[in-house]
Amino acid sequence: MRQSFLFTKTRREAPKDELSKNAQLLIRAGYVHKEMAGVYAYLPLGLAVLENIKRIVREEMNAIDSQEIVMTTLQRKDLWERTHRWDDDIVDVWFKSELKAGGEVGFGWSHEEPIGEMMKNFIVSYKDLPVSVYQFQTKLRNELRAKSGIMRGREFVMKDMYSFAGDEASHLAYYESTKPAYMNVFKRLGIGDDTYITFAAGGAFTKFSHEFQTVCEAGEDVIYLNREKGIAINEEVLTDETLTNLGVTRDSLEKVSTAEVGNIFNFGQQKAADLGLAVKTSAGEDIAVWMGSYGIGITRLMGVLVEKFSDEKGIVWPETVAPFKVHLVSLAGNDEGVRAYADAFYEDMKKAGIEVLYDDRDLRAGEKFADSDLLGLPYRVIIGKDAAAGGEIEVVHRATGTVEKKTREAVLSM
RNA sequence: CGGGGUGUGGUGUAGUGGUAGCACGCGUCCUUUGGGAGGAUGUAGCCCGAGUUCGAAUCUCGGCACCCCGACCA
Repeated sequence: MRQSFLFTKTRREAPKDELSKNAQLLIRAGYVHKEMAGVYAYLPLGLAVLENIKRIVREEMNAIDSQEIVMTTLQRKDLWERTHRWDDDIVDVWFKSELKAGGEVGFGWSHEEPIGEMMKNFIVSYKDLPVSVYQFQTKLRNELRAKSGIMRGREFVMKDMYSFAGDEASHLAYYESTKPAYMNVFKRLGIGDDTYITFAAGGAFTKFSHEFQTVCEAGEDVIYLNREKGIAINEEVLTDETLTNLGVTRDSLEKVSTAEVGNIFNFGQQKAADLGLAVKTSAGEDIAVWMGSYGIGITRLMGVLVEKFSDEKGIVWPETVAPFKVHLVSLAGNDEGVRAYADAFYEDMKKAGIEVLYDDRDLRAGEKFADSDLLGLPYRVIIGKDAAAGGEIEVVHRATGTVEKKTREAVLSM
């Protein structure tokens, strides 16, 4: 894309109503627009990042045989009443509204109930199982306090997945298979080494749930970590009993701030029993199915990546999610020769299949470099007089600042 | 929801009762062109509503919005 075509602009200063690093940088660089507290619009560059994250998640979920769907934002009151979760005293994040024709609807903050209900149409026999479905959905939660930029909003994108199994063994096997799938996602996003599968409160159905916690100062959670054993415990379940069960001692644990980027819940048969989701066994009996629920915070991940991968100059995107791999910066000024060379090189890069943002704007070098640093694309390819005259081309790595000189052909084969 | 704080051009800010100023941005012109350049000129603002006062960005009351701490967080 030509940068002169991109409608967003960078800002020199961060807005005063944002203190979090992720929101400051994303707004300054034009990735997002703040609509109101905890509610952000995603602009072309931000959307590209989101889509890249989603693509990775999608590939990993497909790899464990889950099928993508999209549920609805408007939800039925009666479904949630059945599980006693319509009451504002029980679920305090509901956004609700009324139909003009009469009756109430809720705005989806989770989709467990509607999915369970919908799946009754398709899951009737043990032969229909196992099944896993997932979606990328905008969740609406009426949080008392939004905070940390895009990391805890009232409107955010989440990947939620639901598994249905006909027996405990296959249910647990699936549950376990999500752990490496999730870790693959986080590895591909560049946070694998800093993300720990963490024992957390499991609710009514199981002793523990598992959270995927990424070490991050801006995170809201605190976990206790034994790096050698790879054991992580959310402080909410840090008891002597837990320590004994897990075979670690209190003084072997390190306290760290983390952001919860994913979680997985084992519902056992309880959820399906509540929802009335049952199948016929081979013996002809009705049994409640085993269910699991698996979330990944897509927009939160984007915030975590900015928090972790940025410096005083701006964002430093991991290659896997950057909106473009290469920032082609032309320093043509009013030199038509340099401009023509850069234009042609841009076309060649596109033909070579390189995702490239071409800064063809008529600005001074300093401004272009500052913008380039802020935007945080992995590689900056600079076209100045020397390059246009046939010299080698300068390639700067955003993450390290290292400068390489490459031939035109070498750049095109990147 | 409890506590604390803040609302001034598009952005960041100065201005404690008396002509709203600065920087950046944006427009026009000239020079400049490898790390946010210089000059000339222009553009644009006191969150909303009441009240006090001769006079309110400034004081009072109410509202709205935003930030931070806590609480909350399938």
